[in-house]
Amino acid sequence: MQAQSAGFGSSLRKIKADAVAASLAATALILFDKKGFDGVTVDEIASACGISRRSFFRYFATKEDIVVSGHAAFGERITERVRAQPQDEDVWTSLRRGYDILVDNVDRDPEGAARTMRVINATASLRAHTIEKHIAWAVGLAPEIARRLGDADARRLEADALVHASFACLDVALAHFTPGEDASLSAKLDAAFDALRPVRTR
Amino acid sequence: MQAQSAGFGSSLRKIKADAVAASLAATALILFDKKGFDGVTVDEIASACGISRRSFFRYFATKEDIVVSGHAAFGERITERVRAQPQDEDVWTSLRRGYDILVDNVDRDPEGAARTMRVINATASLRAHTIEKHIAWAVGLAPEIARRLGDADARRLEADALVHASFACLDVALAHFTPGEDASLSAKLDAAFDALRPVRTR
DNA sequence: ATTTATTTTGGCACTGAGTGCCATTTTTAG
DNA sequence: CTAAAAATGGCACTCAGTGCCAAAATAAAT
Repeated sequence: MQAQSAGFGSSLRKIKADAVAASLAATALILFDKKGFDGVTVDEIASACGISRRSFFRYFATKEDIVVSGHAAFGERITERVRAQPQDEDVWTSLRRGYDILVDNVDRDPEGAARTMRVINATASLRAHTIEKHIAWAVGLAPEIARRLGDADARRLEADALVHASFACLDVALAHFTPGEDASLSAKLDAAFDALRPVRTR
Repeated sequence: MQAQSAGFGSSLRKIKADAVAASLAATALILFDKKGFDGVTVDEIASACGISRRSFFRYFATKEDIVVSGHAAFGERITERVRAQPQDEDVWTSLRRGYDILVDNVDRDPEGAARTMRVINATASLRAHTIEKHIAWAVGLAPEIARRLGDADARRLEADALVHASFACLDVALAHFTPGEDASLSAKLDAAFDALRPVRTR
C-alpha cells in the first residue's frame, strides 16, 4: 500500500460505501413507513437488504442514523449557498435562500421526501434527532452570519439567535407543509421568515 | 374502595411518588455530573438510591427522563405566565417574560441548575431530548399567541414561528450562559430576544 | 387487632440496540 | 498469481427497557 493510492482508493471506497448506505436507507425507509420506526428491528432491515446485522452497523452507527444521517450533507450545502449570497444582502434573506437547497430537494423527489417526513413526524425520537442535526448546521452557519454582522464579540450571540431562529422557521414550515396537499414548501418558508424578519439585520 | 377516596388517595400517592422521583433524580444527577451520562448505568443509579433496577423504571420511563422529565412542568408554568401578561403587550415581550420562570429557577438553585446544564450540554442525546421538551411547550403556548394575533388561519403559522423562534432564543441564551461566570441568564435572554424582535407582533 | 384488599416492590427472563473480537471471504495492489 | 488490505459475518457481551408474577408493605374494614 502506498500513500498515493491510499487517498485515491479510500475516496473511491467511500463513494461505494455511500451508495450502499443510500440503498440500505431506501429499503429501510419503506419498511419504516409501512410498520412504523419502532415496529421494524435492525435484524429485519438487514435481512431485507441481504446483509448481516453486524454489517448493517458498519454503514449506520445507529438505527436512527438511517433516517437522519443525510442531513449533515445538507448542512454543508446550505452553508455554501448562504456564503454565495451577495455580501450586502441582509442576513435574514440570505438564510432564507439557503433553505432553497431543501426546497429543491423536496421538488426533485416528492415521494421520497414525503415518506421521510412521515416517518420522522410519526416518531418522537426521530424528531429530536432531526432537530439536533439542524443544530449541527449552526457550526458552519453561525460564523458566516457573525462575519457579516461585523464579527464583534457582542454580535456572536446575535448571530446564533438569527441562525437558530431560522431553524425554527424551517421546522415550522416543514410542520405546516403537507407534501400532497400544499402547493410548495417555498411559500411556507416565506411566510415563516416574514413573520420573524428582524428589524435590523446588518 | 370508594370513588370518593380513590381520587383523594391517588393524588396523595402521586405527591409521594413525585417526591421520591425528585430524590432519585438528585442522586442520579450527581453521578452523571461526575462520570458522564453514558458512564453511569441504571443498575448503578438504582443501587446508589437503595432500590431495585425494576423499581427505578417505575419512577422514570427512561434513563433520560431523569434529566428532562422536569421540563414538562416548566412548560405549563411558562404558558401560565405568558397568559397572565397584559393582553395588549406585544407577544414577543410576553414570550420573553414567560422565560422569567426559568430565570427564577436558575437563581433559586444555581448549583443544581449548573449541574443539570453541564450534564445536558455534555451529552448529545440529552440535548436533543431537551429541545424536544421545549417543542412540547408549543402545544400550550402557540394557541395563546395565535389568539392574541387574531386567531385567523393565516396567523397560525405566524404564531408557531414566533413561539419556536422564542425557543431558539432560549436555547441560544442557555448555550451562551456560564452559571459561575456570567452575571445572569436574564441578560442573555434579553440580548437574544432583542436580536430577533420582529417588526410587528400584534 | 386481625383480616382483607390494594399498592409497591423486586426478581426473572426476555427483546432489541449497539459493540468488541476474531475468523473468513472478498477486493485490491503488485 | 500472490500478498496485503478491507469488508463481512458470526458470536458473545453490555445495557436499556418491558411483561409477568410472587412477596412485602400499606391502607382499609369489621
